[in-house]
Amino acid sequence: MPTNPDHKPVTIRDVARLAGVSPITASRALSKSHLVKAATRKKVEAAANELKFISNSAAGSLSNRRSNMVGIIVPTLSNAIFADTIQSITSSLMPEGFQALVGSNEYCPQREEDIIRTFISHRADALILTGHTHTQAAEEMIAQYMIPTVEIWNISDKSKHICVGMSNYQAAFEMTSFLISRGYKNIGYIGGILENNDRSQDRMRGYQKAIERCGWSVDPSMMRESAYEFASGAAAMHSLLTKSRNLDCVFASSDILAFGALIECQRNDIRIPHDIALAGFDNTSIGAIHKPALTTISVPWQRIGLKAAEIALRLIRGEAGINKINDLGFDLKVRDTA
Amino acid sequence: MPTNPDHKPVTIRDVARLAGVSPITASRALSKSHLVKAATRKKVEAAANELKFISNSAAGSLSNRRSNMVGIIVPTLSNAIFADTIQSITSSLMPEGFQALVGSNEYCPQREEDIIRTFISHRADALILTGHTHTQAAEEMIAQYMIPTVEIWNISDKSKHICVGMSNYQAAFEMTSFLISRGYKNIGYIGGILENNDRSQDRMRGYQKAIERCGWSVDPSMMRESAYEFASGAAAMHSLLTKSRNLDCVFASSDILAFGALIECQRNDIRIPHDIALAGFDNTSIGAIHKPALTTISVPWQRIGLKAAEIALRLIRGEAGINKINDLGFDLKVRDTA
DNA sequence: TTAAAATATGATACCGGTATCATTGTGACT
DNA sequence: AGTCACAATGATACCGGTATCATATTTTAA
Repeated sequence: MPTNPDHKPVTIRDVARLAGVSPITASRALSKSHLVKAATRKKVEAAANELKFISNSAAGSLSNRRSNMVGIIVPTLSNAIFADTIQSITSSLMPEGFQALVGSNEYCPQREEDIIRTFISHRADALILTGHTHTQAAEEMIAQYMIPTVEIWNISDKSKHICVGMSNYQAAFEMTSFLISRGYKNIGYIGGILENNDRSQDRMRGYQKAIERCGWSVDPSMMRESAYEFASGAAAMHSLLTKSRNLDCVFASSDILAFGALIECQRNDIRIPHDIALAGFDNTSIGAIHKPALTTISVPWQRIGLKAAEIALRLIRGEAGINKINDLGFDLKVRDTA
Repeated sequence: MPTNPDHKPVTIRDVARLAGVSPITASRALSKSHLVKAATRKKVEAAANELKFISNSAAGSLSNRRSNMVGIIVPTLSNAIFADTIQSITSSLMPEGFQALVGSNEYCPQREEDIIRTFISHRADALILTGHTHTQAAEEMIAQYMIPTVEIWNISDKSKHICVGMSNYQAAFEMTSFLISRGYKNIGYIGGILENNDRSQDRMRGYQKAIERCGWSVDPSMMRESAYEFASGAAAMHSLLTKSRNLDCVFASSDILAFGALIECQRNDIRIPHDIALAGFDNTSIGAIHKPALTTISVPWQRIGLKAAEIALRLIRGEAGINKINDLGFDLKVRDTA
């Protein structure tokens, strides 16, 4: 129960009474309807202001079946790339009068399903999900309740939903090809956890494809799967260094992992890029400023957020002609480490 | 308008009809009330399951005046420390059936006020705000609508609300005192933007107090105010290095700034801690693993999130006897850089 | 001047849950 | 058997907005 159980908030009827109009007119005045005279609107606004009226959006959404909320699910917030995406989405949503519901599923589709259920329960007008790994039940709920849905961070024609992002496969392929073109022969790979993560999977596939395209064969002993933390990246690097003596380059599928690897190299007095070259993925700010600066893939996370928000709003408004696949591309940032 | 305007979601009346009970009984069965027979509950649950019923929480909160949502405002999500706090809060809230509303105000109290208004509009059951710098209007809204409110990240007896955090003043004071005790005589300071940021202000005050306690006088030319980015930290360090030749130590009020400073030193072949010592604040993961490892203040952000969520829930439930000030302390992590 | 059209306002009902109070059923104990 | 207490269920109304349709008012057209 609330702190004070008999507290009565101001309702639109109070506002209407003070303004001397009917509740519905007050409602229209405050929702900027063109149906009310300017003078009436002014009266109502003055009354609302005086009473410090704050509309109850639960009542509103019950009535007009629009919650003005958009649900966003990312794997985790403890990853700058996702936190920034949410930041970018919410900043786009807020001026349009939409509130973000935020959830993180910790890379677990089952938890995603639970979060989606909550979002639907709150009657989110749209969903923005990360990647295209969802449970069957989640897809069914989305279909049954017909929630407009956008997927971010990866693109694929396999998905049922509209996607906004870039090809993680292509980016990893190009980075690996670039490293090969620089003459590196034994390119290790430190990737993220593959389970339930289509981005990680695609990045790895891109790496493998580039290796194979040269007629080389993919050597599993040159590959590591690592949690998304500096320490894990360092551990993976340590493992690579001890197991493969002829390693001349490492491609880490995220800057965080690359940094962990870099720190591990510093610890062992391995010079980068002189002894071993290094490339990352994500283009985090520290990678750009660090010395040596990290060669990496720049990902348009800000534009992904903006575009996802924009598309979500257009879907909510029932607009047609929205591209199913929105490829925002990526940039190969060649810097010092490779 | 929604994608399909004539779509009718499943209501509790549909569930009740299928189960052969009245709507109110179905409602009670699904809300785990002890008033329904086990057999009835089973029938209702089966019906709900069959129809894939998802309760409309807008209707629920309109009726029982509880939204099961908690509004959280942080300055920005583009800062791991706040993103992690939100992560920690949401993980505590979710199992209790609460959904987080997330907003970031970009260090602007006016935007905070707008976000609070939206949160109240959605009838958030409680608010969790960062720091105690709020507009007058925001405080009035919170009072008028009697929203239980918790402030995180700083503690002060000046605040009207319950606070959960640590003393930023005390922590900065102790770090500076520690640096002095190590024999450093010319300790520069790189702080965050002071405007509307009580944490930054308190950290700076702590630094100044420690300097003054030694009978030294605070030298403004040794202090820099910097945006919360690697590059700005580096720029501030650059400025300190050019302006004060006898600098022997720098205390940066966050690890991000410290890292920027560190990178700037590396660029200029200044060895840390040999030539200049360095200390940070926040204990980010990269600081711990980096070589040299960063001396810093460890802040219990995870416990802050947990405690804030716990207190918010207790306030919502109307529990009494909650401490107004919840000091979770901090740790001075002495590592390599100082 | 008057009908028709356009504009502004109001009355009522409804969104989909649940609080509240009434009712019925069930067993326990005189 | 009768009274009582309690458990289980139901009928109704209400939460606070707004959709919908009706009504009143003003403007335009004829």
